[in-house]
Amino acid sequence: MQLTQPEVNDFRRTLLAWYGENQRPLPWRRDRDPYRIWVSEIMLQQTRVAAVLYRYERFLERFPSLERLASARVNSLLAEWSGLGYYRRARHLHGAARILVRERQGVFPQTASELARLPGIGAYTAAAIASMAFAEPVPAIDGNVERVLRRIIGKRQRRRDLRDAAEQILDRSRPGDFNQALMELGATVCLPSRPRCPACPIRGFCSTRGCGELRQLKPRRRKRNITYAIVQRQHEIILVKRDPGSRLLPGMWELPEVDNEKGKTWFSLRHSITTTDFTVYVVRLAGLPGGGRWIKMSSLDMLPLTGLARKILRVAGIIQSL
DNA sequence: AATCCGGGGCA
DNA sequence: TGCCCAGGATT
Repeated sequence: MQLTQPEVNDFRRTLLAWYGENQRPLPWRRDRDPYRIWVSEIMLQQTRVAAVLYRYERFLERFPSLERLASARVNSLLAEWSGLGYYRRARHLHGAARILVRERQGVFPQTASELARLPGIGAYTAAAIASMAFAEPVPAIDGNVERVLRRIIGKRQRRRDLRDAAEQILDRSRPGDFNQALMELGATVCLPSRPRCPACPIRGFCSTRGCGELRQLKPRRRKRNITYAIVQRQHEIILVKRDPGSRLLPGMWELPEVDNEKGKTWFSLRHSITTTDFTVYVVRLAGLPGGGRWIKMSSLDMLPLTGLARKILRVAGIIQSL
């Protein structure tokens, strides 16, 4: 994409004007507090805005500052993170908070290159925080922006070309707004499958206008059946802690898995994880042959439950929140 | 560059 | 049921 300087200026002005009119009022856009922006960016990694909206304010009430986050137990974070997925994000968030408090007196680095050294912060997130909180003129290229840039540039791009184009069009006086404008465009107009080109403010600069898409081959999804038992007495329920060394959901708590006996199902539900669609059956049992621990139901909110366990307990009416 | 990590909502 | 969706770490 070779634009003249007046064209670049026109592009920036047009996009920022559109963003000013059309941006969604998201809670992390309220101010430039690096802590609030950081938390939002980590939550938003591979996670839909709608899912984050439910959790964001509650998380900040529980951990209102970097210091409070750093002094919390990691299990508290995981419990609060339950259902959001990619639990390594919560562990990295905690680790980074401790590093910031211990080594930097709780002061955030103000450049993308320094931010990227913290756990859980890659190139995109570093640029997003640096531009939004500290106005550093660096392009933030996430999946949305990459798609938008590819469409604008047209055919025959490499990663290098994307970066060059992003550098060229970035508004250096308002990098945070500009980056968010590009992301907002990707999230609401320049959609992956059905781009709304007639509604696009910068269609005049776009060389493809949604054509020539190369859709990725999606991995086929597996199906699995699984059965969990709910075993209760008075104010307690049996839960199982996953192996802390397991690759999947290490150290998190779930319901005991049992063999499926036909006709015993209390209820069933569906649960999708990565490329597997689970059909989950839940049975009520009076006792359990295997292991597990009795957990007070009043303390369930404090425990790092897997998203599925939380979902089952909610459907069963044993917990209410989220 | 490929692979692993999770989850929910909607048509 | 199929499809879509604001990445980072590891190898």
